[in-house]
Order: sequence, then C-alpha cells, then structure tokens
Amino acid sequence: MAQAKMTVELLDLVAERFKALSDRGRLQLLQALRLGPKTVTELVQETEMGQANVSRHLTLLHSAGFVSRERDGLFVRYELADKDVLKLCDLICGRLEAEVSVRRKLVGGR
Amino acid sequence: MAQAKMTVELLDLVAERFKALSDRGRLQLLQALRLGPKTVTELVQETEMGQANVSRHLTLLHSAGFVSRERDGLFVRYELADKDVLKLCDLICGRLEAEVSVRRKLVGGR
DNA sequence: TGCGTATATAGTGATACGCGTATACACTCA
DNA sequence: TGAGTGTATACGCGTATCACTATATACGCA
Repeated sequence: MAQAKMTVELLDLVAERFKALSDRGRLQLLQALRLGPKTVTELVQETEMGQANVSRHLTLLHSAGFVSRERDGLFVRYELADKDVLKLCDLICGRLEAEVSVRRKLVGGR
Repeated sequence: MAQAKMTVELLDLVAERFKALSDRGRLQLLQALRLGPKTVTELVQETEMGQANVSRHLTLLHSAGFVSRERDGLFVRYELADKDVLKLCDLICGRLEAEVSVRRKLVGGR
C-alpha cells in the first residue's frame, strides 16, 4: 500500500495472503513453528488437529510463502519462512491489547 | 504472537482481524481512505461497488477496528482508525515484491 | 408530519472454505 | 519388490461468505 495505485490483481494477491492468516488452525501452526522447524507429525500432536487438516493448512501457508518445507527422509519439516509473519501477528495483537485496555478504562470509569 | 502462550480465543480474534483484510473490496476501501475521510457515497463512486456492498464492508472494517465512523448530517464519513492497516499492507506488499524479484532472477538466469 | 436522500439491513442464490474419512503418493528398509 | 510409516490429496458435507436486489432506517428540510 506504499504506492497510490494498486491494481486489482495486486489487491487480490494481498487479500490472498491475509486470508492465509485468517484461520485459527493456521495461526496455531505458525505459532508452533516459532521456536523452530517441525514435522507434520509433531504439528499434529501439538495442535490436536487431524493429519489431513494440518497437511492442508501447511500446504496453503507454503503457497502463501509463510513457511518453507524440506523433506527429511520419510518426514517433511516445515519452518517459518521469515519473521514477517510474527511482525504481522504482533501488529494485530498490539491492536487487540489496546482495545482491551480501552474497554477496561471504560468499565473502570463507570 | 509476542507471548508464547496464545489462547484459542485470542487466536480467533487475530484470525478475525486478518479475515477483515482478506477481501479485495475491503482493501480497495482502505486504500481509498488513505488520503483522508470519505463518505459512503464517495466510496461507492471510487470503487464502483454497489452501495450495499460498500456499506457492508465498511461495517465489517469498523467492527474490526480498522476504520472509525462519524455521522455528518445525512452522510456518514469513514476514516482509517490509525496507520497500522497501512503497515500491515506494506508488509504484505514488500513480501510480494520480493517474490516477484526472485522470480525475475530465476527467469533471467535461464 | 411528509418527502427526498444517504446509509444500513434483510433475503436469496452462487461460490468458497474447513473438516473428517478414505485413499493415493513418497520414502525407508528388510 | 513388498510391507510399513509419513505426508498429501480426493470426496462429500455442512457452514460461511459474497454480490445483488429490495427494503428498512436515519436524517434534513419544507
């Protein structure tokens, strides 16, 4: 959004990236990957999601460029592609915390 | 995502915010608001979307906290709530540009 | 109060999404 | 090559989302 002119195609791409982050399960996976690479099996155990779902979500995150994948024998190890994802989430979380504190003030002020 | 423990409820809230940004029409509206507040009618003209759609998308963006609204007589004027939205979009755009440049290099290297 | 304009909200049909199950594919090893 | 394990994909279903149209609500003004 740095430039004034955003083509419809570019906006669609941006929307697609945001959509990849608009699901609880996928955010859970990204969070689980914060501390390092993990295999699908490990992620299944940590998130308590079904194997098919985990695989599907990881595929989507990968095609959105948020995670990278690397085969290790029988396993596939996923990893955060970079730290941008965390920045994005931090921005949202910061907003949420601000909202909550505003609400607290409103309630406390009654 | 700053803290290691993210409750399911918090993740849902984060996902909801990202979902608000995961639609071309809504991104178009946010972009149109970059230069200042606008009324629904103005946004309808600029985006070539139907009035009902514009109103609906603005309502969603408002409940997600990305825009503020203020009634001005018969009109309702919407405005970017803060600059975070632009930061978020810039992060995504930066990623997209990086991807494109990588692809260019790959193509050029052939 | 009644009319005209601006905005918001049903209602509806088409499309997209997420989940669970079953199955296909990839890889290792005997 | 065949069995076993890990990962990805196909299918069906229920739900959510979006655009469009019509309608309702809010407001200013005569």
